[in-house]
Amino acid sequence: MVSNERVGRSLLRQEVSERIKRYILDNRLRPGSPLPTENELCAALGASRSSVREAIKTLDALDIVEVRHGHGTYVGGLSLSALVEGLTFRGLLSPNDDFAVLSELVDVRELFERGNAAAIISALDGPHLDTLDDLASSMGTAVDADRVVADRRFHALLVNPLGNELVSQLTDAFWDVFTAVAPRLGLTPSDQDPVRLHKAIVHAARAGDSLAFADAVVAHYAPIRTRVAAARHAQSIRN
Amino acid sequence: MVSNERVGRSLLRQEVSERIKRYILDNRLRPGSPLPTENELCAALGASRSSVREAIKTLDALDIVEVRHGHGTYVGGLSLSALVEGLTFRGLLSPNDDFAVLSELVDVRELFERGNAAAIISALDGPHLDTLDDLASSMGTAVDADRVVADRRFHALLVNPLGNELVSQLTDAFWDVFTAVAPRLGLTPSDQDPVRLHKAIVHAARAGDSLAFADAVVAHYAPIRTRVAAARHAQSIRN
DNA sequence: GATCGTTGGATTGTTTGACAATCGTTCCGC
DNA sequence: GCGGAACGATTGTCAAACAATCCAACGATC
Repeated sequence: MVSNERVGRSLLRQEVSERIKRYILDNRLRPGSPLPTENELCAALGASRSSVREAIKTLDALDIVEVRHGHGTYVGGLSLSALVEGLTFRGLLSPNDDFAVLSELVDVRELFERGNAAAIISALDGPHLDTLDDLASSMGTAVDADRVVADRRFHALLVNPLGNELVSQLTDAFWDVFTAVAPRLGLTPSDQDPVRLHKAIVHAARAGDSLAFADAVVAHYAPIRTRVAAARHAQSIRN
Repeated sequence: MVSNERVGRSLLRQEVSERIKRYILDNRLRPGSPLPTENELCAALGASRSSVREAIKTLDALDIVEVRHGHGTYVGGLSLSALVEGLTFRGLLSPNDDFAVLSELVDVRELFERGNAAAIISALDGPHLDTLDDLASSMGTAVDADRVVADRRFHALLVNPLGNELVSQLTDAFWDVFTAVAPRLGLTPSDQDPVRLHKAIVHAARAGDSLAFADAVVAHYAPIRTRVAAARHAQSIRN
């Protein structure tokens, strides 16, 4: 017990967590860079291994730190995995209305594509459009899991040319949350023709028509909206 | 050591974490509901207190669980605090480009308001508009912290009438991240006239002109964009 | 009777020490 | 040269004890 001035409102493991974060920042470490071992951190920060470990677990949950059993602790990928896990759980719990989160998710996902229509169109080039077309086509031929993968890639590639990594990661995250929550709430995938709905988006982009692009995006999410609303309504009657 | 069939890739504390989440879901607990004590969880899940505590710390970081010292453990608020902390840290670390995250944040914040222009306008009523006007005015008279508070409330109230809690919380979260990161990167607040820029948004909303609304939103973020770009450029020259 | 301080129990926070599980590497036998 | 075995380092788990905190019940005082 060296510096015992930790009075009042401060929990030790939170102090440790802050100091580990500061260590990463001060040393300009990068994702993947190794961190001191637990014992070294204990000695450096003057805390027991339990406290250090609990602090590390907190940072691990935020993907600020990544722990490999038997190997060491490293700077994490700084992904949005915490958002995905948190939102997924909220979607499964959902006070009052089980489908509110799903409905709101669709709104945001649509907004990301519709609201960036002009920028997306001007950033998409020929090869990119061809890839999108291929993905749309594959949603007709592929089966089950592959179809889902194609859908995910399609929407990821749609916003990627924006060059905004945050938008790209949020798009992925919201897609992950939706596909994780929907089936566990008994929501079956839309039976509308996915090929046509996705190709319409590509077609509008190729034509450089941002209004048509926005309309196509809205049309793409319309059947999903309908399905969520139907399940929502069925639930409200059931109760 | 009772059920020792935890072979292979599964870590005990992760199993514990999953079972706590399932416990909350199965019992349909709500934010604020009490959870079993640590010792009860140890007995119920057949794990030591260390493992249970580390699992709880993981859930605590995601705001799935909330721990009160000396009192107990409860279901958390399911907020986006993990997103805020994670993005803030990423913004402070920022491999390669310190201002990339900041720049992307502005894009997303603008998108939330610009892309929902029509829906926001049709959802805003008279009293709501008056409140927004008052907030805009107070940015001229208020000082320091109060001015910042008014700005936050303004943008929160702007998207609130959408009725989409996810959008509202993301707006708050991104605002929090920006204001946490910007000063620590040496970015001083814009010296443009905030009253005029915010009032223009309200004025367009009152007129029911969604195009003017979108333009006003863009104009509002323009000086911030400029400032971020300038800092970004200054950094690229420095290196 | 009301109010305030005290006491006690319950619960989480922290420490310490030990051993298990995992991962790389190094070394050895072949 | 190559494959397996042993080893060291590191994280994972367990156990027991004590500290810090919160709350409520109790009691003293006014």
